[in-house]
Amino acid sequence: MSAIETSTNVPERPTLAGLEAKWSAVWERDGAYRFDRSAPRERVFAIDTPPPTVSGSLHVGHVFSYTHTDAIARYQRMRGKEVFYPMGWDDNGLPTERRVQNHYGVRCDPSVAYDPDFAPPSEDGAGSESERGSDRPVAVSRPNFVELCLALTETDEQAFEALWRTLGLSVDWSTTYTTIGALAREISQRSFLGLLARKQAYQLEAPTLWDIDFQTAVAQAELEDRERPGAMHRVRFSIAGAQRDGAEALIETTRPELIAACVALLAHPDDERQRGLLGREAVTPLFGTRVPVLTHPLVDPEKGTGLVMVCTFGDLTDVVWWRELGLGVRSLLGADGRLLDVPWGQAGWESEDVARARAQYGELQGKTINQARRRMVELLEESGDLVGEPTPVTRAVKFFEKGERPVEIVTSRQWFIRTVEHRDALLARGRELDWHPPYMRARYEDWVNGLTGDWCISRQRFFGVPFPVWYPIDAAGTVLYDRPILAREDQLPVDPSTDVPDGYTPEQRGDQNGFIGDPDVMDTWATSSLTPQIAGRHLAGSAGPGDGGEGATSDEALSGPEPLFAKVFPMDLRPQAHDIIRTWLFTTILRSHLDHDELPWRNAAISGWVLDPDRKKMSKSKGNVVTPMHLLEEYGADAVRYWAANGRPGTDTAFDAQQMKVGRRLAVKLLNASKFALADLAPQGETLTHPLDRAVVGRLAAVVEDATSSFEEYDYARALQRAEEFFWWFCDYYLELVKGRRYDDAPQAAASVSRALRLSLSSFQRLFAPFLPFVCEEVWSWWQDGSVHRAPWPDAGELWGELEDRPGDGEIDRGGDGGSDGRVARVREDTALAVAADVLREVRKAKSQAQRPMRAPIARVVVHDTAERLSALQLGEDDLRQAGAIERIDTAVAEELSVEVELAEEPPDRPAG
RNA sequence: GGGCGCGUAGCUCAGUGGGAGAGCGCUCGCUUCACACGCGAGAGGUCGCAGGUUCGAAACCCGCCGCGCCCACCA
Repeated sequence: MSAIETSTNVPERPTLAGLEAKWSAVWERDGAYRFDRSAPRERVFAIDTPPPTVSGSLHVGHVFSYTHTDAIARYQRMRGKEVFYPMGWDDNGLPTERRVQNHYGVRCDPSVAYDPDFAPPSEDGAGSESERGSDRPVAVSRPNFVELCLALTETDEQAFEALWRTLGLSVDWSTTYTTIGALAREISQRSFLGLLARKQAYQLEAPTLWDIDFQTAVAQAELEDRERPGAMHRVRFSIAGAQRDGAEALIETTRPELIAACVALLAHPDDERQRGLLGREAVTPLFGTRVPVLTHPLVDPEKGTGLVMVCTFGDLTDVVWWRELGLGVRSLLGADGRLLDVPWGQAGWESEDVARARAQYGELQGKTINQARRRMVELLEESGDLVGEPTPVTRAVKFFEKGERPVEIVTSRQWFIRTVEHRDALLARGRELDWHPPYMRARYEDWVNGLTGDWCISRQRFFGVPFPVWYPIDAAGTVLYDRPILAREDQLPVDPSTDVPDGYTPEQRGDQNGFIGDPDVMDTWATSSLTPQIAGRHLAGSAGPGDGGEGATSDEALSGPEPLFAKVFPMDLRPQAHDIIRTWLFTTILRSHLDHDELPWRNAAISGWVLDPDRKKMSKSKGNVVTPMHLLEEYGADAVRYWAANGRPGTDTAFDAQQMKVGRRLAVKLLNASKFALADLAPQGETLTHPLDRAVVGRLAAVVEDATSSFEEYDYARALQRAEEFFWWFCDYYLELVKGRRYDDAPQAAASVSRALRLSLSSFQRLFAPFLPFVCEEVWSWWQDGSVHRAPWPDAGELWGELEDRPGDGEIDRGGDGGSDGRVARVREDTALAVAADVLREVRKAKSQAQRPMRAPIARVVVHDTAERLSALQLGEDDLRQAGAIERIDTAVAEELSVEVELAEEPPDRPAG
């Protein structure tokens, strides 16, 4: 018949060994996953892949979640979608910066000029003999520093790509991007300038979250709580002019070192106990500074004494009170976390006893926060202003997630993007988005509802996207921050520490009547929040001549009639883990909302975490570190993917090597079942004539339907489980039942089996293709042309169609069906398959209990069952007889199934040996 | 303090109104002509606790307990 039947090429001994290398080479050669930009928009399925951080190594958690995305990508591709599946590398940010500093022995200094011939002092961090004497890192310009970062991250990126290819991610490797590359810098800077023009970005000198070790501003989204021991101190403030009534104020604080920065005491407006103090002035202990006693509804009268000290700034609540009550500023904390010198007696630092204030403060000045706190407690004890003993407390303290000491609040000039005023719109965007699983939306809403201020995007760091901004310097040498000079769009990307603004010469940098570049870089999320635009190459209308930096990609996007961006944006899917909903997911929605007034994608698939089998952190203490590459080598990519794909969307999953073995078994089973089904396959018939063949195809159609609807809901795990469950049943029962008939002399009987086997095998190979891409490609190649990953996803409708043609030769006893209702006949056929399988199991049980081999002959079985089921069994009796080696089958009507089995006489003992 | 999720066999987990399931592990058996990287069979559970709705609850409702996570103005 067709060419397919003669061209099967089944190996003698199928094996999983080497499939990864074999097929990834073929996929690369054939461009199997290359995105076809000529596809119409409706056919495109675009994925906003999470760019992994390249300054570490990939771990099992990455393998886990990226496999989920790949399964969806492969499914959509088989559904006929043109899948846009790029890969990004997140090399922008602090982790890389730190590594480069250590690796090359350099530090970045934006005031240093770019040196095109720069060579790093050290390749391995140790430095040469002569340089080792001085451990001072070499100061290099920002562009030079960025070059070193790029050089160092490149080898990581190659290793990452190799791992992803081994894992079988169907990424289009011609569309990779980096978050520090020229493309990302250009897009990031352009978006920033647009926000600035539309007043959605602004610069402000304001209290800012600050990490005293990194000495940079950080954002609310980068904070985390850590439990830390502390102590509650009850402190006495005197009241100005209280000689008459002896009034005093008692406050409780965990931060006595900030008393000099106190600007007010607050009570709740309804708190009767404090009524007498309202409108009067309290006087700080030791320093003698007068501060007003005011009210604010946020004060909790139940806490402490009901009276609270406001400092500039002890925590975020202080900022709220300070802002809402219009209080003054007394800043005493430096950028390095030490107490500053402050001008006692001058404006803002008034004191009733300047000399005493100066002396007391002198004990604290220059100390770190902890040192100052200890000394302050001693001073308060000495002066008698500490009431009672400090009480130990454990409280949650805010830390920068990468930091080692609590964040402080320091006043500084920073860039912000407006978020708070868009709160309602952002909540609406969250409802517009399809979340998988849906309950993950709650985390987004919690976050948006909890926003306390606009997004601070400037960082006092070096390895990031610079602000495309300079500032003029006036004749007096003052930097005019309120008159920024903006880069032209066609200049982008710019580095203001090296590039020169229009109208100036390089020599004017830093001079009077000259200019200076903005020294800061953007928060890494300020660029990562644009991954849809970066991956989609959302550049301006005309090509920027200066942009040659993004690898081998030529900017077809700019010249083509239809830019890539129009084809892929808004994207279809954002896959990511739940821990970065408040950062990556939130900021991407924000930027898309502000720049495009729409969602960046239609669906968000949120994955869980990988946990150790004992529910603890993945540990290296068990001797051998489990790296992803080791897993892939030991179990095979398909097996590792199988484990990953069993983790349901959003659910944390235990790391379980046992599951990988199970996955490997499934892959091996696919090899062997395919080999069996294809070996000596008889010509197939035009229709399925045998009832059991029809029944199995009917069940298959139901499974295909189930898997398809699961995938449509992004529930890849369910799709896999349904296909897998049925596949094992198919192998254990159906294949055994038809084993004899496929070699039957009656051509029609064999032709029907042959057709059913083709339909089933083809369906199984495609159903598993998103999960086990290597073995499925292998078995597909034995008898089909082209890649299984470009083959159409199985169609339940087609399979149902196979059951519509009724066999016309009377082979099937239609009984009372009247032939008019195919559904009744199908139910009976399905029952036949069910009963045949049930009886086969009973027969196996009897043989197993008699400790006889499965091929041991059965003299007779008596099947007790309902009349309906016994009638249906007739349709499959011949197959059952062969599969069970049964000589005679009798039946008896009963309420439920039971089977009597008479084994044939045991053959005479063979001679030993 | 608020919210989300979870609690089912030794382990990992499916199951959401009507027979308590799968895989692994364990026990026993079988060299069966696709597969010993295999095949067959078996043992094993008061479905966290308590109440309610219902003819019927592992599932739906209320409360409680435990675990995990998110958020919070944590003085």
